Amino acid sequence: MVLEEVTKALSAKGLKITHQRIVVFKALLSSPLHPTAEQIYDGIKKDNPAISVATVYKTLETLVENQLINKVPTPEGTMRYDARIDNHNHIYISNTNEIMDYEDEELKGILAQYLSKKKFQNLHITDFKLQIKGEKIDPGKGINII
Amino acid sequence: MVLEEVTKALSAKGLKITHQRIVVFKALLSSPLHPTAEQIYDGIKKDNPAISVATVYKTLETLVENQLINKVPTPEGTMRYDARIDNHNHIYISNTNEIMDYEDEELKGILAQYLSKKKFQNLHITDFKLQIKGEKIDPGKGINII
DNA sequence: TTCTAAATGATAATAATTATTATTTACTAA
DNA sequence: TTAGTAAATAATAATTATTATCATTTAGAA
Repeated sequence: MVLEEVTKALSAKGLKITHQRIVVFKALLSSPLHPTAEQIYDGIKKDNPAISVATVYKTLETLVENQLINKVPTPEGTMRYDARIDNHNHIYISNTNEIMDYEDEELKGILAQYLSKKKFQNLHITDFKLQIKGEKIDPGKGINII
Repeated sequence: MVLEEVTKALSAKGLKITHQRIVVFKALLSSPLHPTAEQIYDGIKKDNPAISVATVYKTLETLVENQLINKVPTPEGTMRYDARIDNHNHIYISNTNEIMDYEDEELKGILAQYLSKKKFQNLHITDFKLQIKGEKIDPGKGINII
């Protein structure tokens, strides 16, 4: 997703096209690492020293509310962000704090079928995800997963 | 789990049997609501005004480290605790902030079978849970789920 | 170009949690 | 049973992540 698509996505939601929103959104789009708000702030401030950390938080919240990005709670208690909004699962790697995307059509099918059979009285299911937790066996060897 | 079992569980882990640990552990065991540390503190302070909030946090952390309880991150970003340590899933109810246990043998079987087939290179899977998110359709009507 | 609601920057405030440290206590071993 | 000692606790300060406040700026409509 590049500039044109970002501006299109923002205006489709009735959001004003601001430099800050473009920069924050693009920074998240370019990172597969599920960064924190702080990490995004650190990443953009060299080229955009005037953007304040509060704006980064606020912008991310706005994008989440408009379903342009996702917010991911982690076992450490901090929030991280994900530019992907399609249905996918995460693997949280406890010895490196990485969050990896994990996508598998078979898994999606299995879960969807399972839940469609179940009856939940008085409850409307809005989302379901398999949260996988693991440890890298050899963190020194770099990312090499699945 | 009553007093005798609590003390047994603590000493089996080599932990000193203190009044504070017994009180905190029993408070969590008696709550199915996945309370926060603060809520546990509030619950015990009437009968135990001398126990400090820092001790509640520390005790819970100690119990988590010794795998006597579980720590559950929530979409609000706060941590909650769960006395159940057997494998089970959670339903997070976004309009009431409740966390419900959800247990289903069929689901366990499906997930275990799915994951046993998958190959994860360089990664050791330690845990997996289905995180279900939903909304109560009529929160006024009380808890009536599944 | 002007106008106005919305967005931003700077910073204060809050909430949740962790660290510090002096004091107390559970367990060990004599 | 009673010291002795490492571990645990209470009180509180500090930290971290996040949100609120509010004066100023700006995007987009008229």
